Amino acid sequence: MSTLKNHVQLIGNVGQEPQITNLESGKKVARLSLATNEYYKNSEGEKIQNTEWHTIVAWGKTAEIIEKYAGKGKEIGVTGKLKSRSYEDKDGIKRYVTEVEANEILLLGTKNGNNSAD
Amino acid sequence: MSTLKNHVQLIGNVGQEPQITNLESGKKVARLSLATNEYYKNSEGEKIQNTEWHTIVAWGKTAEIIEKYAGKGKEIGVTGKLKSRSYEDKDGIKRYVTEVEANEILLLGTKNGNNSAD
Amino acid sequence: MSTLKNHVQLIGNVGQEPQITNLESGKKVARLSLATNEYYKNSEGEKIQNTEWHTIVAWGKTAEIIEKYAGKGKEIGVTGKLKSRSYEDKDGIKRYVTEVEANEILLLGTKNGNNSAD
Amino acid sequence: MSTLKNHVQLIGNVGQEPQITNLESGKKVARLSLATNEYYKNSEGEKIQNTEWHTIVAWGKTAEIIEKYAGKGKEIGVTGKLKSRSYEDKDGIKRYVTEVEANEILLLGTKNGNNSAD
DNA sequence: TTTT
DNA sequence: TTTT
Repeated sequence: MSTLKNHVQLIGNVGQEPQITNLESGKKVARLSLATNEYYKNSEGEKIQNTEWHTIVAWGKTAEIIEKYAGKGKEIGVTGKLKSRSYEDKDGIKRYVTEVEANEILLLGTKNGNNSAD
Repeated sequence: MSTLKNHVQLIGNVGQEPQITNLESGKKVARLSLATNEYYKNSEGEKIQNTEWHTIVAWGKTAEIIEKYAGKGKEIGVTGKLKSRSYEDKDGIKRYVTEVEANEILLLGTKNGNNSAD
Repeated sequence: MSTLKNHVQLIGNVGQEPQITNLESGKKVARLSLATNEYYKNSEGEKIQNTEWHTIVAWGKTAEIIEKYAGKGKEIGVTGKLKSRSYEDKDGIKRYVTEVEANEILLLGTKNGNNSAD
Repeated sequence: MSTLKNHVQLIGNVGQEPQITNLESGKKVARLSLATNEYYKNSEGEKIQNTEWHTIVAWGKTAEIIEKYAGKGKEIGVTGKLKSRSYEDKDGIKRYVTEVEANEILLLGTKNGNNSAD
């Protein structure tokens, strides 16, 4: 999908170890939870943190970079697109989820510099 | 939320008339469904359309622009951020939704030019 | 260059006919001038237009789309990256220019819809 | 200027100490040089670095954050818009420059976390 | 549910 | 569930 039509960019921290699936085709899929944190002061001057959690899905080479480098707690940048899909949960209830399909991962805050997925 | 940390941009067509809610505070909320369309040719050379649907939420002045100008079928650009929230549906089932909270709307393809929300 | 590291997005109108160059290799280069327009009201309530002009350079397939569809006056979207280079002008003075190297063009406001470069 | 119409995003390293100017109004202006680095392997398999340099200009509160935190070598993210202007150099030659006017700075890779300009 |  |  065109970067102009459907484009997401996130910078945040990986919430837990990414879940890697090896497809029969040999391709990898990575799925991770990313927190983006916003800070602001409320009317009493207290520092408030507002965290948003995002589900990131990545395929192929980008998934491999996640597996190797994007462990729990790591600060990463992600670009990709929004995709929604539905599935039936274990109770047979139809669920809808919206995920960010990553086409690029950037490792931030690493001593040895950035490591981008392209 | 910072544009660097949590940023979404979409260009597409409004699926149906936006739903406008007037809050008691006098503020407006607009909620609309936006289609982003991707076209590609499959291995048989047929033109395939892949449509992704997004829920857009906007507040205040941006909601007013949507109410006035972003009717069904209109081509618009949106920037904003990803937000997820949960609610209980009418059957008491907990549901999660991910929406794009718009901070800017751009009206495209209008004779009298663009009309941005800022 | 990574979309996270160096990313430009513009929506505006083509200032004059794009200049197309056919390289010996058979590849095309397109060069065009794009206006981005901002409107605001000054303290007297007068509507002020502030126009910024950008030089866009595109190669190959993207250049072909520009040649065919992005004529003078057309409203287009562009994504790409910032690149600077120097050259000597006809008086032997070293000049520096900053251009946007496009990797995607989106035709907006056309009756027959959008035509993206990918 | 609208984020949809004129938007730049960069992630890179500060080339030298930012130059800070205190205007008579009390406002600050910061000007800095930012390197964005791309790495790729050439046909011989050698790792090649391609660096692009950008001039960033920031005003007010964003300039203050640069002064305090964005010293030489620091990894930062920047969003803003493209602006071009002309001036006469010391030899009376008219020069054109294109700069990124920052509206947000994000400090990356710091032990004490990110510090955004908004 | 849009648009081409 | 991260990070500061």
